[in-house]
Amino acid sequence: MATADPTRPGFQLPLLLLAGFRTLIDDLHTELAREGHPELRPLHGFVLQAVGAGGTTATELGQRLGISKQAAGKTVDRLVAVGYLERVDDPSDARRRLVRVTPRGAEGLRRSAEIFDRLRAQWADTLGPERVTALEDDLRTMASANWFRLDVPGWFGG
Amino acid sequence: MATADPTRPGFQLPLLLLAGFRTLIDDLHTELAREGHPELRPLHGFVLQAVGAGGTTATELGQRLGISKQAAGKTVDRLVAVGYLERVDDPSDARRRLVRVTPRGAEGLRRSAEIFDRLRAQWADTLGPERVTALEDDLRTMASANWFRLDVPGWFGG
DNA sequence: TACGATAGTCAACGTGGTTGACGAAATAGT
DNA sequence: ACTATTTCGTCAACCACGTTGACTATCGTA
Repeated sequence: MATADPTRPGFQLPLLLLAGFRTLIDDLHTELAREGHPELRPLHGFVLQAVGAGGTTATELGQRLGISKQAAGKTVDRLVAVGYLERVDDPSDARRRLVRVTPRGAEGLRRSAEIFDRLRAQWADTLGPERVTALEDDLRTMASANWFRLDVPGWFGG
Repeated sequence: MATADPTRPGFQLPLLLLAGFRTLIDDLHTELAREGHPELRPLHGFVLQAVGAGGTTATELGQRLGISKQAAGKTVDRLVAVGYLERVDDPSDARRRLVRVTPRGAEGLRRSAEIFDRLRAQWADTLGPERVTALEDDLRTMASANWFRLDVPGWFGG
């Protein structure tokens, strides 16, 4: 009895959560690549989302994503390199470099949102809409989602 | 309207799944560190589990985890360095190096399983046992969990 | 004006992954 | 028995994503 039974309940839950997430993300990027955005990587959609329509700075982005400003800066570098973000100087503060979503970035984000909606609809077709809603409600209850601010001002369009 | 509304349903689902997973894993490692296993990192439990009681090789481990044999080998290196795995020569095949869980590894695995069980019990307390079961059933249905073989022979205790 | 807080960047490092190449050992085929 | 192929492990180079610490430039304020 050197190892624990992997079918025991406790082990399944995290695995299933991860598998669900991965399935969604894999499907998203398969579809995104087909629709002309092959360079968008798993986390990029969330980063683009976190930058928002109004733009941000690397430091603020790091706070929103719960990572260091240096890590946020490097991620911005990569997104700039593939044309989804751009950096502009802030005329009112020479220390700051505003990060903004480019038109191509906005296009990719729009497609991501559409694909996610379609994937959620597939879940609703298979499980029934009320089970998907229940699943989301339960996860919202358990996942003290503080590590990723879904309600950050600036995430909304316009 | 440069960005999509982050509160739209499709965007919530992957975020919530990830948040649920992260919450579980973070709680696990907080507790594991408290119980004498601070060097166990997020994926190590799954790797230990995948090695199983009978031992494996790096190549086989890579197949079980869905990663390259080289990546599996590096992960084994790290686990060996912290004393959770060991490598022994295979007397029947000089090419192979058997990877085995050490007593300390088995101990960490046992504690992980116990903690996961406790965490799942907390979920059941908050949501009700039937909702946790439903959540697992639904995820099993949607997450075509092929990327991670939960039913690999050898995962069960000796 | 001098000082403390803030923004961004650089460097070094850790972890988890990839591919390609390669030697050594096992195995299959003639 | 010998050659040809497959398999196992490893090395090297590289990438994505994260960390800390240190440092400069700039801003805001006492």
